[in-house]
Amino acid sequence: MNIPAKKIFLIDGSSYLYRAYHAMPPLTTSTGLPTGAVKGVTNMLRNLRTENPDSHYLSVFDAKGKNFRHDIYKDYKANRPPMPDDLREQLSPLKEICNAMGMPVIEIPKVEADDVIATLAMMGSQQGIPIVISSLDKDLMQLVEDPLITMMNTMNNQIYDVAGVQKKFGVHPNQIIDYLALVGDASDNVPGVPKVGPKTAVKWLDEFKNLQGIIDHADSLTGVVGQNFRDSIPNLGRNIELVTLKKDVDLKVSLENLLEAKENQDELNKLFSSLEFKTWIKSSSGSSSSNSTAPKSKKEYQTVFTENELKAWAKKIDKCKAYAIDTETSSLDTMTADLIGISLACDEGEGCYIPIKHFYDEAPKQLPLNLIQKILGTTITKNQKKLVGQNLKFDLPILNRHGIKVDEFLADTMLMSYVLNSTGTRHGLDKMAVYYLNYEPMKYEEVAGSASKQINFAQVKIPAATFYAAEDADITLRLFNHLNGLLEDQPKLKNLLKSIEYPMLRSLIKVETNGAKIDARMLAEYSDELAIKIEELSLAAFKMAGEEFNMDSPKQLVEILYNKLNLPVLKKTPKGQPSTNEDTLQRLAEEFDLPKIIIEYRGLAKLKSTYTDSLINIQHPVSKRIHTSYQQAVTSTGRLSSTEPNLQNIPIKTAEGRKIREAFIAEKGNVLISADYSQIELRIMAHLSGDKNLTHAFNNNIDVHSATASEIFNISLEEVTPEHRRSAKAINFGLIYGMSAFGLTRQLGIPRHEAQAYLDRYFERYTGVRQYMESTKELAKKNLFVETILGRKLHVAAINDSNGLRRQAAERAAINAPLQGSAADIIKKAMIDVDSWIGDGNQKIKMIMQVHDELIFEVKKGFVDEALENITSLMENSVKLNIPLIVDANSGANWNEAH
DNA sequence: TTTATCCCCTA
DNA sequence: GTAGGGGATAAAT
Repeated sequence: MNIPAKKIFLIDGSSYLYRAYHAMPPLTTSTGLPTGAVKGVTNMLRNLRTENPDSHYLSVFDAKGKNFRHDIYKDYKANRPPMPDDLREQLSPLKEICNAMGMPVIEIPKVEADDVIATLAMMGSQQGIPIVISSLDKDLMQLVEDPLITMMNTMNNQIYDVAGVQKKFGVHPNQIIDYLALVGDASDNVPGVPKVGPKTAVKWLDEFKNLQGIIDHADSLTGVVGQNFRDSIPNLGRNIELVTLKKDVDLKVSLENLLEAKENQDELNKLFSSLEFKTWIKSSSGSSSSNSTAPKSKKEYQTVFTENELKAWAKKIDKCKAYAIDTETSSLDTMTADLIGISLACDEGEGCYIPIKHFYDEAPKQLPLNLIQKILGTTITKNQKKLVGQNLKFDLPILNRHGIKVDEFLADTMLMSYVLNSTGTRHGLDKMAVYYLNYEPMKYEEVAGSASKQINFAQVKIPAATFYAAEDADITLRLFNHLNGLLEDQPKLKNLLKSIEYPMLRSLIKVETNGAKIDARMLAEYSDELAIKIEELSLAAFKMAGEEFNMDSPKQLVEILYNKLNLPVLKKTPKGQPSTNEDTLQRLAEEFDLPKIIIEYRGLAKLKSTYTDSLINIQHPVSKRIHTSYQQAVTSTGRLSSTEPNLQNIPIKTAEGRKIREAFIAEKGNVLISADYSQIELRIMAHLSGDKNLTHAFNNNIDVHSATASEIFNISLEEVTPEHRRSAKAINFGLIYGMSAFGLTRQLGIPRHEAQAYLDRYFERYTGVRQYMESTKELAKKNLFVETILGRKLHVAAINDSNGLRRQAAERAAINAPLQGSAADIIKKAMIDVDSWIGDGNQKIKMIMQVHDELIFEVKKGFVDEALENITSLMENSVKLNIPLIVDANSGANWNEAH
């Protein structure tokens, strides 16, 4: 044998495709072909080859259908959902790319990719060729036993040799099979020994060397786990079979043959062109320079300990075009957190960390805050228009509280990513790094630990903190450059950032810092009252049930209602359990008493746990007010969401619930003002569709539900009864949600054909609305996104899904998104305008809450009339539509009174 | 201690 | 029928 010992990379194609599918956004070509996952994997492969140019590559894929493991164990991988359509469609393009890149695809029926990889690895190693397995699958670790075989996670360049496996799992690679047999593999649905996790497995393998050793000493194993192990012995043989890789798969082709594969640039260009990966297309005569998006691997991170070093960084900030900043703090509470350190990046691959307040034994001396304020603070304030950050809503108040004044900035990478595609949760720094830069940064948990073992950042050793923090700043800067490129030809989105999202961020800092005052004593009293009523209801329920049970447990409720008392099962949950939700209980309550009690109990228990108790708990220790956190990059439509606590779901529908609103009060000498948009989404529908009837109603200030009732029931406005109006209202709401006759049937409790007749009649009278809905769907199918009034793009990836249910859901979302999203744009614009009218440090009025179409203010009593007038006018004129926007504004001693 | 399920609050 | 957050239980870890 005389094969040159070039390394062979074995690529686990299926595993990376899945990984990329979940990490990437649902990109598609202009014709609607999904390409996100292909792009992610191809990008990774291109980088891998750039870093290891003189190597062979083979790509291995799972063949479809069952394999020999299913014969051993029928439930093998039984919990795997079927491959989503938009992923399946990407399989063959990826394989074509692999082949064209000279990374031949190997796919063998009845065996898994892992077995093929194992076979190839053994063939190579027997010929003395070093093998690198590129995969995320821990089963493959067993192969690392061979000194020529290593494994790597190409997403983060982590390499696993014998020592690497030992570090990660605590066992030698030759113990991996036994380890997996003990622990099991949830993703493959292979059950391990109950209660035996990594810790126990490592302990036993350490002590008894291998599985046989443990079996030999089974009697000496104590406790429940010991018994579990003895009970599981019969299954262990099967587990071993399942996790042991087959190393003698018949590949029908020789390794030599496979290694002859060469890249075919023409073919590759064709594929890239059809997939619209334009930047990767290379002219055949062109030089070897590729414009690969490979992340620069350079990482030079400096710790700043001296004044001169700090001055050098200040100079860099002065000179650069944009710089990224990140703060490390003692907590996540912007109002009290201590500044532990600051990291900066002015050029990609370079960064620094300025430790300020690290505190541990033998911690080195750090620059004092006043010096940092003087040197760095001045520089930052001077250069704030070049400042870039990730989620600056957190960093800015912290910096300001520590004497580093920033009120403007160049960009926030989280919001850049959000306006580019608001769907999915990938606007966190770590996820964006993987998705946009194909780079996995160090996680917070890796430096500070997790859960109960988490330490304060001040206790993190400065060298570790430097890498973590400087990397975050570096990545933020890289992301900024990358996202800037993506926004290049999207002027509407750039404008959205500049005129809405960035000013919104600044206003939100003020709203959150202002907070809302609550009457904690009143809530506590109410909580006690609720506790008594809840107790009474429980006792009554136990009596009817004939036993005590946990009324908060749907599972126990099923036992009592359906198994013990034999009530009829009217509905089941998606998972097949008989339903105990309010709807079902309400129907059962017509004939039985217990369901009625449960409904009442649930209502009060919900009030107590979710509202009274938790609001008291979350009151800020210093300000004694409630400071929610508004999430600006969460919803798919552009709305804000509110957490810790969620102030956007405070009860209003029932009298009991409204008592919670009474607890939102104003400081002495102040009142609350609540101003909300009337029918804003229907008005937007009128504006966008230009429908004559709808427009007429709004232009003439006619009650829109009555107008609709008059149209669909063909009666005059005077003849409309409350019942007519109720039906019309349901239709109008359904409209906004992309309704169907089925939904309307349920809402109104009328037969399907009757609901259908209403709908037919509606669309007969509101033809503009019908046309708008149709054209929105068509546009969505063509573009894969819809737009709001201010040009926000709302992606609807599933709009062409072959699954009818998923597709219809996407169609409804596509109809709803421009309405909900435009309403969100309008109120954001209004908040910015009102906030600018209020100005900084205004003691007469504070904006304190936003609830989608409502703004709440705390206002000095003498200023109420002026405030009402200005707020109403600013909100009504936030955006100019073809129909008027109407705002109802009121004041009161508490939120309930003001609303 | 984390994860999934069920239920329920809002616009 | 759209868009969210969150509490409690029970199971998995």
